[in-house]
Amino acid sequence: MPKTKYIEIYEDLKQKIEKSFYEYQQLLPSENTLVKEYECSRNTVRRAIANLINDGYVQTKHGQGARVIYQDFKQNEYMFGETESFKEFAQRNHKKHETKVITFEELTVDETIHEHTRMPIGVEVYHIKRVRHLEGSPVIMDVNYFRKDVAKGLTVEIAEDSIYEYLSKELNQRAVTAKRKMVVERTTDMDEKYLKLDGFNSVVVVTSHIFNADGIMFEHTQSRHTPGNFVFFDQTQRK
Amino acid sequence: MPKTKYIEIYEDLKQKIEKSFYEYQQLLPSENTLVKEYECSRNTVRRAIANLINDGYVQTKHGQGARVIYQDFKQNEYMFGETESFKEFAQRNHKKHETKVITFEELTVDETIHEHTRMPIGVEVYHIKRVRHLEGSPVIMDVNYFRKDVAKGLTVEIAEDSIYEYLSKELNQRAVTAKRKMVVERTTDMDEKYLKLDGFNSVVVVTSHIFNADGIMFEHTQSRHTPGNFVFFDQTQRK
DNA sequence: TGGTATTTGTCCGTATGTATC
DNA sequence: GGATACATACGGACAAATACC
Repeated sequence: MPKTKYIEIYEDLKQKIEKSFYEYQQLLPSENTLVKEYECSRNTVRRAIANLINDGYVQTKHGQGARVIYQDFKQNEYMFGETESFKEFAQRNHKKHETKVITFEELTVDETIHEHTRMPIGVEVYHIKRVRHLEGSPVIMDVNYFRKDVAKGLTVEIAEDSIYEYLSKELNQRAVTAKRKMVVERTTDMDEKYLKLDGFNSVVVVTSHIFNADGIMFEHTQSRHTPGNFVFFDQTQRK
Repeated sequence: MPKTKYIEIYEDLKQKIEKSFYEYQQLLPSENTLVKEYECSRNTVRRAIANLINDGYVQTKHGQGARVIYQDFKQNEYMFGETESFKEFAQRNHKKHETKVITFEELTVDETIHEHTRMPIGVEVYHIKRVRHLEGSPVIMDVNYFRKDVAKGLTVEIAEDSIYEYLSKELNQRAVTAKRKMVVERTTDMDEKYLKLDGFNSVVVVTSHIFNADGIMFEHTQSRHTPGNFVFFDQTQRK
């Protein structure tokens, strides 16, 4: 199953940068050179490079070229830069993980919940509270609202394993856009009760609004992280 | 000074979405319709839409169209989502602001500093520590390293006002790419001494690597924020 | 159910402008 | 000034997913 051309080129260049075939501060070959190398149009090369820019791998300058600005940041083993489920993260890092369900109930969105989640009033949702354990320590508390019409058939068992795995494998539902907001808040009694705070009197609160391919906001989640193992990366390009 | 066509279209569509001319959950007109409306090629329309996707304003689906997923999030007046200088931020929000310089020295990068900042050994830098005050409260401690060959002629006076203003106006230097990492750490004695922590025993530490148009990493900054007024937004699209 | 039109996604080629070397 | 290189814009062709009748 061949991917698209520009993705192939993008991944090839990306790998060559990661392996220092193209080194930090070096210019990539010119677009016209790459056109010959990959036997494609200039547009296609430019799409590939646009993706590298977006990833913070290169930076272009008019009339000069695309310069590598990627540095190997000893891929931090901790959470979390992108959209990755807790289970995936834990498995990728070979960490013991466990999820305990605190609350599992079905509700109808009322004025209060609407205010808080922006889900339309009257919609039926699953309301789930879970505590995530890593290497035996409770480090995250998740409070989810899932639209029942999109995330049909959730159960406590699924919530203990991986809701995302269920959604993608069973229901063919995927997160397409995730909007997130991060703040640091004082711990609550709930935090104190359920999380291993290691002396911190604050938690990192990540509020997410997640949209599926149909543009429906089917999930609202508040994740409360213990400060110790929370890492966030981002990169921005200004034009 | 006319901007480029696709930026004009992008900004026009963006504004129409913000003003609910195109409403939440509604489909934009088809690309071919927009081609007629803006009298341009389809590629140009597609570039404009690609930018809207990147901003989390719309989401496209093959064969269907571009659906508006923008919701007005009562633009939080607090810090910080994008690359904006402290002075700009304070002025935009009509807040009283002040910057006090704690340390201002010139150094040569040695092994230790290199390890910490990734700046090349032997390069001369300004090393600056500053405390930022908002409405009279000390809320951020910045520790900067600026390459002297790029940020020529810095002074304490400039550091008390705005280094970025100086760089852009006097030296015509701009931040093109910013890579950032965020963690939450225990407060240090320095934090306790200089910041108004309001009972928090943690600070948000943002480490930034900033590149200019020539691809040179000319600034390394560690910003230590009091938790109370720290907000961060982001959005990601998955394909 | 099935066929057709619509709409987005990919790719190509060409031309022109502008910044850099 | 000339050569090189990226940036913008146009146009056309076809594929693939969706919507409509």
